[in-house]
Amino acid sequence: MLISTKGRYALRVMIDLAEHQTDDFISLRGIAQRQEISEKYLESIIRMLVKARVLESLRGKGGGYKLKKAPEQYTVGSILRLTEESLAPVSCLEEGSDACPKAGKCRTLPLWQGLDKVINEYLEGVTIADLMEQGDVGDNYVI
Amino acid sequence: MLISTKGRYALRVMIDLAEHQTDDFISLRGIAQRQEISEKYLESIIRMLVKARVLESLRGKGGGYKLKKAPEQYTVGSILRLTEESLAPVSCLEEGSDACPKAGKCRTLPLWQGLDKVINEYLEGVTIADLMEQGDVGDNYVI
DNA sequence: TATAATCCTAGCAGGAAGGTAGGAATTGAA
DNA sequence: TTCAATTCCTACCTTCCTGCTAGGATTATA
Repeated sequence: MLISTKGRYALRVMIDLAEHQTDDFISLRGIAQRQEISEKYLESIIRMLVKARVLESLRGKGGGYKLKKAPEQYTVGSILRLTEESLAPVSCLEEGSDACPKAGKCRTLPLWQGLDKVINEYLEGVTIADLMEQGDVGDNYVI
Repeated sequence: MLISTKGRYALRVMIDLAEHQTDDFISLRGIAQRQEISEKYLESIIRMLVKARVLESLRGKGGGYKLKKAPEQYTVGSILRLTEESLAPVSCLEEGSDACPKAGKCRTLPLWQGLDKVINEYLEGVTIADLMEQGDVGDNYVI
C-alpha cells in the first residue's frame, strides 16, 4: 500500500476546508466531526499542513484553520508528499537514499523509475478543486 | 512504499532464470549467489512462485527451478501480485475488503481508483523479457 | 478571568517486513 | 545401498512503522 491514513486524512481535511471556506477560521473539532476522524489524531496531521504553510492557523477562541491558497492551486501530489515519508514505489528511489551501487547494471531500476513517473504525473494532475465536486473534474482526473 | 523486497526479489529471480535458461534446472544457491540475496530468504520467495505454478521445480541432486513459460508471457504485474498482499494504493481498494459504506459520497474514491488503474496498466505493460536487456525494451516500458 | 481553541511532547499496542534456524523429504550418482 | 545435493516445510525472531491516545502548555477572545 502506497498511501497511509495520514495522507488520506490530509486530503479530506483540505477538501473539507475548501468546501466550507469563508473568511472565518474553521475549528479542528468541526472538521473532525464532519469527517468522523479522532480529534487527537487529526490534530497531528493538520499540524504537518500548518508547518508546511499549506494552512493558516489561529489559536485561541474563534481560532482554527484556513486554506492559504485557492483549491485549484493545491495538487494532490503536493499534499501527499507532506504526510507520506515518500511516494516512491520502492526504497531505492526514496529521496535521501544513497544511489544504489548496482544502479548501473540493475535490470529493474528503469521499471521502478517508470512506475514512479506514472504515479507522480497522475497525482500532480489532480487538484483539491477537482476533488470537491464529482462530475466537475479536471481533464487529468479520469478513471 | 508500494513494493516490498519480496516483490523486487521475485522479479530478480524471474529475470535471472530467464537469462540463464537452459534445459537444466537452476539451483537456488546459484540464483542467491548471483543476486546476492540470502539463500534462506530467497527460498521462501521462490516457494511462492512455485506454488503459483509460475516456476517448475525439481528436488534432489541436480534439482532446482525453471520458468514454465517464455519470459514474454510473464507481465511484471502478474509476478508482483503473487508476492505483494495487494498492489492497491489504499486499503479501501484491496481485494476482499468490504465496500466502504461511504463509497457513494466519498470525495476521494475516484482519485484512488484512477491511481490504481494507472499503476496496474503500467505494470501489465512490462514483461520479464522487457527487463532482460536494457535497450531492447517494449513499447510500454518508457521512462 | 474564564473559556475556547491550537500547539507540543511523549508514549504505546499491534502488525508487517525482513530475515534466520533446523530439519524432513526427495533425487541422482558412486 | 549409501551419500551428497537439493528442495520443501514449520516455526520463530527482531526491528520498524502505522495508527492512535494522553496530558498539559500556550494563546486569543469576550
